[in-house]
Amino acid sequence: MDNQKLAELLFPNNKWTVEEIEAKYPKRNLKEGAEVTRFAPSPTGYMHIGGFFQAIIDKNIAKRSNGVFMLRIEDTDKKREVIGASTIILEILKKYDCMPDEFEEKGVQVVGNYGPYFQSEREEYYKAYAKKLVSEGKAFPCFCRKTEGLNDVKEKREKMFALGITEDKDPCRNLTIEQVEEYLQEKKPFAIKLKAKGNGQNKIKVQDVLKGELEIQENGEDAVLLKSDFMPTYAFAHAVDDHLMGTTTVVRGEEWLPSYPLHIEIHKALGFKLPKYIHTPLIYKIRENGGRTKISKRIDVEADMRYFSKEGYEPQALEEYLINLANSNFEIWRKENPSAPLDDFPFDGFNITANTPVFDIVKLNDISKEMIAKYDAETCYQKLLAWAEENSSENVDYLKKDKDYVMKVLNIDREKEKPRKDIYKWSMVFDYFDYMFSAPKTYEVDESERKKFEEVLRNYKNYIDLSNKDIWFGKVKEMAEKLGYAVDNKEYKKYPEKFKGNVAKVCEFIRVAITGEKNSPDLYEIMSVLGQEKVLERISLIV
RNA sequence: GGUCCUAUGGUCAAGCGGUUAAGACGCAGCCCUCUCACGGCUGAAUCAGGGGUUCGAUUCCCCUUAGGAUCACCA
Repeated sequence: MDNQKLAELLFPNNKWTVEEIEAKYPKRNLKEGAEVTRFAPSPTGYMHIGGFFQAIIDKNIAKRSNGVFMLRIEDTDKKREVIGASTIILEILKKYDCMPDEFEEKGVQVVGNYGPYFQSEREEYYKAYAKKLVSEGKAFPCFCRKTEGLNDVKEKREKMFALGITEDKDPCRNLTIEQVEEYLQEKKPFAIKLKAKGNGQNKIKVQDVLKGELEIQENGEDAVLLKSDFMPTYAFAHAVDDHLMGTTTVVRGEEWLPSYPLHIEIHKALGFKLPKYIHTPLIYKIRENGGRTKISKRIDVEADMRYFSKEGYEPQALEEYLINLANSNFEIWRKENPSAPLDDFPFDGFNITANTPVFDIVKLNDISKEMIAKYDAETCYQKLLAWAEENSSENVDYLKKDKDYVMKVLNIDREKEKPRKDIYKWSMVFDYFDYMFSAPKTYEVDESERKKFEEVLRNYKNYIDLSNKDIWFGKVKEMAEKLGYAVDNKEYKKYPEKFKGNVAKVCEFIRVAITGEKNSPDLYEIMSVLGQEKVLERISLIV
């Protein structure tokens, strides 16, 4: 077989040769030790939290080594592509302080000299390298019916399971040049496949930064390189792009580990230097049956990054949570450096826990609470407003109109040495403080205490004094004593039968009248923000 | 089914041959206190099982078990 002739037959109109392309992408001129990383999502309409996890790692490895972090959009599957998806990805990266150094915004700008950063625009490159492989006898055309979609795949898989086959050598690798010419005449579609060298049995040693040396079976499959639409498969595009773009470290999910030997073989066939690989653990969720599977868009709202924006989580809280998952010494650092910028943390992308973590929203909430508790009222207001503008437009007018009042509400138990830590996302603010915006609809009061409740409130109308906290509480105590409630708690504990209750009980009644609930932030603060008039109004609703 | 990965409390995890086996979240109790929260203190809770190697294994090796990933002209 004349491979050179075959290559010409298959690719008569290639725009460039491999040599010409290589000349367009000179080696990057970077300092010793600088890492080039890339985040390479496919544009399927949303950003997966697992993908973002990788992006954080990419960014940090590049930044800490004075390297380059690229965004490459893997849009080679036209059927799955969602229009506008790459914009969403870019927006989220921006919002989460994870902007790449090199990227492309369709129709707006290209930043970086190693583009195009959309794979669909690199078609000529893949064709050139495919042609080269064919001309060297390392790849061949396949005219078989394509296996497409999961049903096709499952059928093929079943066969291979049953027979215990580990290699998959395609019959088309033995086609004569005459047959190829004939098929081409008939305009039969064809794919380009790798002529696999191994049988899928022999073990090879491979390196992974996190897992160390791995022994895996070599590739034994004549894998597709170029699909019949001449778009590359993931494996081929990965090799060509990362070679041309100068990627030094590939960060990807560990679901890629099984196909790693194929990627190695492709790199070898092409004569490319293998980059370093970091196969990151996937993020899991515990299922009802106690098992765990990777977090998925279909069943887990948290899989889609937009969930966190909608709920009003602080972007940095999520980022810190994820960083802690990768480098668990983060929270120790954070404790020692409570207000240091996140970028100061010496994140180590090469030393990530190899375990598979379970996503824990409770922990995220805690990080978020801690963060929000540090904000002053003005910051809270601005962030709440920004959240509302995007996700809760019905509240925007009110927030703008009554800024002073909202600020006061937000400042309850805030801006003090030990602020409350209850709010962890902006969407919960209106619910949390509902009693600050309207009178309670129900009252958390035991029926057996109804009479006492009403007695206290009737009397309290004459004792309200909000001039300051001490006076306020003094008046409450004064009334409590008069009504037969204990003011001295020790005394009350000693002789409970002598009293109707203690001051705490009296406060509880007042609290329920004002907020509807037995628990709330500081009662005096709430009352003074509400103002005497409204307080009286609320009590009057009951007695 | 083949191949591979992983295995420390409920969750995230430190540990890398000798430790009273860190820490965080969560949980329980106590203190503070007008409630809750905050804060402080205390507590319960972990090395999957079995073989080796070794004077000594949570740590190294093997097996078992469990969980997970993957096996497309999808990435």
